[in-house]
Amino acid sequence: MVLQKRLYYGFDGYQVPPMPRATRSARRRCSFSKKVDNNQMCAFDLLATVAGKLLLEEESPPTSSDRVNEKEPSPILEDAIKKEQQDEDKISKVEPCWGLESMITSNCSENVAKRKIQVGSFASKVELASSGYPESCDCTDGDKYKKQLIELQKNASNIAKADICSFDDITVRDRKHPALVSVDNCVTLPLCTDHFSCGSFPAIREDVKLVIRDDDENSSGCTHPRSTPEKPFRPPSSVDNPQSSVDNPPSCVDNRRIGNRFASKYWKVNPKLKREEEHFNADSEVKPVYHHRKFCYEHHRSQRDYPIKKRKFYYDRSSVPNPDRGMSCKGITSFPRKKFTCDTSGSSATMCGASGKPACAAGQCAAFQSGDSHVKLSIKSFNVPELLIEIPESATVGSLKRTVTEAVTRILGGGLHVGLLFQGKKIRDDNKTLLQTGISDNKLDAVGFSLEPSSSGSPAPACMRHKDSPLPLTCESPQPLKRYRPTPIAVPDHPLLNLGSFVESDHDSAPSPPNMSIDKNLTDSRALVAVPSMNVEALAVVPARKSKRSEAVQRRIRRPFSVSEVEALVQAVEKLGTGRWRDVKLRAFDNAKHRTYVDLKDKWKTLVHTARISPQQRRGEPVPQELLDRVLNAHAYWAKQQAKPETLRLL
DNA sequence: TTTAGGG
DNA sequence: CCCTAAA
Repeated sequence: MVLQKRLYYGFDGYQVPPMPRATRSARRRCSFSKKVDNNQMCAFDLLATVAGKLLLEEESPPTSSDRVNEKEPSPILEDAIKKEQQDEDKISKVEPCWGLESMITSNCSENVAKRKIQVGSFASKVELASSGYPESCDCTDGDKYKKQLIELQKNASNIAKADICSFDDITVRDRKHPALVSVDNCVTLPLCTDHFSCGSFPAIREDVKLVIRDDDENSSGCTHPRSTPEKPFRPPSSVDNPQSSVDNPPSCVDNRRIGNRFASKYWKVNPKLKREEEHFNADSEVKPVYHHRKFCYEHHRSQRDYPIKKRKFYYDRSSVPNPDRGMSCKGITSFPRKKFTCDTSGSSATMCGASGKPACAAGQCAAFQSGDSHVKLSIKSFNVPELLIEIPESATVGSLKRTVTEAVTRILGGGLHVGLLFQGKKIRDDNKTLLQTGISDNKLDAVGFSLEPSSSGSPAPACMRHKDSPLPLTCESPQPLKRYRPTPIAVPDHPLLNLGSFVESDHDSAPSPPNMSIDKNLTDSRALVAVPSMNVEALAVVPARKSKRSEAVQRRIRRPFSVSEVEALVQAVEKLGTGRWRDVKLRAFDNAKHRTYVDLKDKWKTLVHTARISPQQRRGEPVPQELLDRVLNAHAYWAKQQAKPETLRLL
C-alpha cells in the first residue's frame, strides 16, 4: 500500500514520523506568559499612575543567585545589585508594584505571595511617598511601612489591571512633577532618606487616578474626577465594628462612586460623616483603600449592571461577612477585572496608616482624610530593569547620568531623572569626569543611581545643560530642552488608551533611537523627553530587557518565498509531513534564519490554499503548477496519514 | 518551545 | 506575518 502511494505521488516516499504525535508532544511545556503579561501590565499601570509614568515590566524577579550570575551585567549595576543583596535583610524589599496593587486590589489570593514584579536585575529602591504628608508619613521610617507593604503584597492578587484613568493637576494640569520617586540602588544609602525626603515631595497629588481595567465592560466609564461633583465618601461609624456598618447600609453612597459599582459591603460601610474618616483611618486595622472622594467612576452603571457573580472580594487579614455578597476587609478591596478609579491620595494614606505609625495613622492621616483627601501611593521599592551601560571613563558624570537617565527614562516613561551616588554622596557636578570623581572599576560598588522626580523646581535635566559630552551630541539644540520639562504625560481624555499608546510609542524602535525620534516627536510629545538625551550620547545603553510591547510592535519585513524556497519546502514536507515544522525547518531552512518553523507552516498553509484556487486568483510570484500539485498531493497524503494511526506508520 | 489555527 | 492557545 505504501509502495503504491509512493509511486502514485511520484516521490521518494514518506517518512513516517519517528513517533506518535502524542509522544512528541510530551516535550512541550506549558506557558503562562499570558498571565504574566497581564500582571505586568498591572504593575506597570499602577506605577505609571503614581509616578506619572513609571513603567515596570517583568515578573518573577530572579533569585539572588540569578542576579549574581547574570551574565556580564554592567559592573556598576552588578555591584549595586550585590550591594543591595547584602542589604536585603536590612532593607525590606517591597515590590511596589505589588504593594500598589495590593493597595488597590486588596486581594488575598494565595498565590500572590509568589508574585513579584521584577523589572530587572538593576534593583533599586524606590520610594513613593505621599507627597501631601511628609511628616505624617515619614518615608525614612519605613520598616513598619515596608512590612505593611509586604503584608499587603502577600495578600494581593493579580486580579485586576490598573490603568491610569487620569492625572490630575499635578501631573497634568499643573505640570507639576508626578509622584516622587526615589531610587536608591546604592544599598548603603537608603534612598528614601536621601532622595526621597518627604519634604521634597510635591504637594499632595490628588487626582492621580488608578483604574482597574474592566475587561468585561467597556472602559468608557472613566471620567475625570473633577468632572463630577464630589460627595464625600463616608467612613464607617465604627472602625472596630464593621459589622455595624453592614447593618447600617450606606444610604448616601454616591452612585458615582466606586462603591456604587462595587457594592461591596465595604463601601457601604462608609456612609458616615467625613469626620469619621478619622476614626476610620485611625484604625490601623481597617483601612479601606477607596475612601476617596474623587472616584472617577461614573454612576451611570447601576449595580445590577454589574455582574455580581464575577465579583470577587478579597480582603486582607480579616473580613466580615458581607450580606451583600461581598466581604468587608481591613485591607484593600479589590474587584477583579472591574474598572474603577481611585485617586492616589487615599491609598497613600492607607498605607501610611498601615505602616503602623501611630502618629501618622491616628492624627495626620486623619487630617489628611478629612481634607480633600486623595490617595497617595507609596512605593517602597521597585526594580529597574536591568540596564547595560557602557561608558568611557573619560565620560563625565553628567554623561553618565544622562546615559542612565535615558535608559531608565525609556523604561519608566520619563518624568524622572537620575541622580548619581558615589560613596554615599550625591554627585552633583555633572561636569566632572568619572575619573575625577573617583569612579573607577574597582569602586563601582560605591556607585549608585537614584531615580528622582524631575520636579519643576529641580535643576534641569542634565541633558539639557551639559556641554561636556565627549561625544558628538545632537541634543545640544535648545529645542529639546524646553520640552523636556517632564511632563508627565499629556494626559488624554482617555487615559486608558493613551497610556497604552504612550508606552508603546515611547519604547519601541529601541534599536534605532535616531529614527525613533523622528516619528515619535511628531505625534508624541513625550518622546521628546527621551529622544534628546538619546541622541546626546553615542553611549550604548541597552535595556537588557526591552519592553515586549515595544518590540512586539516591530513587524518583520515581508519576505515572499521564492520558488526555490517553495520547492525546498514542498520537498521537505513531502518527506516529513505536515506537523513537523521544526524538522522541516531544520531540514530545508536551517540556514535561513529568517524563516521560522511558523513561517514554513504558514507558507505551507498558503501554498495549499494557492493550489486550490484558480490561477487567476493567485498573486505574487507564480508558483509552478507542478509544485502546487505536489503540495496538494503531499497535503492530502499526510492528512490521510494523520487520520490513520500507527498501522501504516509501522510499515 | 512547538504546533495548530485564526486573524 | 502576527498572535496565541495548547500541548
